[in-house]
Amino acid sequence: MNELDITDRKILTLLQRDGRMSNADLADAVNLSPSACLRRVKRLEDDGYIDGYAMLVNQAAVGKPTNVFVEITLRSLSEETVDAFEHAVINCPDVRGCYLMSGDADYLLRIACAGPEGYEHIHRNYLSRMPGVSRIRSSFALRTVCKKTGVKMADI
Amino acid sequence: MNELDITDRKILTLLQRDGRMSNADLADAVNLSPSACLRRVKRLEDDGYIDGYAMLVNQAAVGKPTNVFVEITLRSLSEETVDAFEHAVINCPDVRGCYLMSGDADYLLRIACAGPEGYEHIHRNYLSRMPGVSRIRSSFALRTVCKKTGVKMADI
DNA sequence: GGTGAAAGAAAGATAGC
DNA sequence: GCTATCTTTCTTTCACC
Repeated sequence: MNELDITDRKILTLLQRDGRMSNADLADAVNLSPSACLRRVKRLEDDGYIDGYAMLVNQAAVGKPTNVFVEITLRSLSEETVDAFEHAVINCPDVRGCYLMSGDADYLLRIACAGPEGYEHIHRNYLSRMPGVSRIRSSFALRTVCKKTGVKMADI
Repeated sequence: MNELDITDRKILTLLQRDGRMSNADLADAVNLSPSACLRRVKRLEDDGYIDGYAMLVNQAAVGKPTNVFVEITLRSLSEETVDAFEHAVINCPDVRGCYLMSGDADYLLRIACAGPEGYEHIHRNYLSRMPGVSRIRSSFALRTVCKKTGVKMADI
């Protein structure tokens, strides 16, 4: 992977903002011909800069307005404990992100749910049943101040 | 906003997975004519179910492989302190998410950066300069176990 | 909700710098 | 090596049933 030039970074910035903009408009915005622009996008895709394209659904509109951050500590960090736990996490439908952490807890999860009742359901049916868990600490988000799917490109 | 039927939920699920799939293919997948399918998508957009469409950039590929979760406590939660702080957060380019929290700390931020050195830069130039901050506690993610942009629809 | 026609966009081939 | 233009093909979008 070689460096991204300013045009590449502009393309990434614009498509992060609107993943459905037409190639013609994109080409216009970065001062390229449509074919040259499309070739750059394909190259960025092929070189692994792009994980995909997604519709962003409004969590609240589809009944999951509440975000809960859950710190989880395992009984051990042996390979099998970790594998079993992570497998369970990945298959939990309402886990929107999971990170192996430094610090007190081993994992941090973000869960989207239908209020405290919705969280109780997830806690009872998923979290408390996950293998190897020794401690669960939940913190509710009272409000989302900001949420960005895009990564800021340098110098843009 | 009335209920979403099974077809609406299928549409949302498919477009969350691939925000650029053609309307023709989408219509085919949900057994509708292209025009009927497009009408549904437009209705979902107009009714606020959809926040937008985005290209998902690979954080690591563009030089920001590291996620840091930052708990921030303010000196007070007066309206002006909160407003000034949140304004600063929203304008910090590497903050990928910020939530007002219950629990010990007032805010939880996720930051994407170029390793510990990158985080030090953000800490020095942004976080430590944010107004009203009394305490900052940073936890580094060692690995991303999973990350989902999509919301799970019921019964699909 | 479906059909069909017109407008528009994408993808590939070709030619020029 | 790169890019622009042209043409075919597919898709979107609209009016109408």
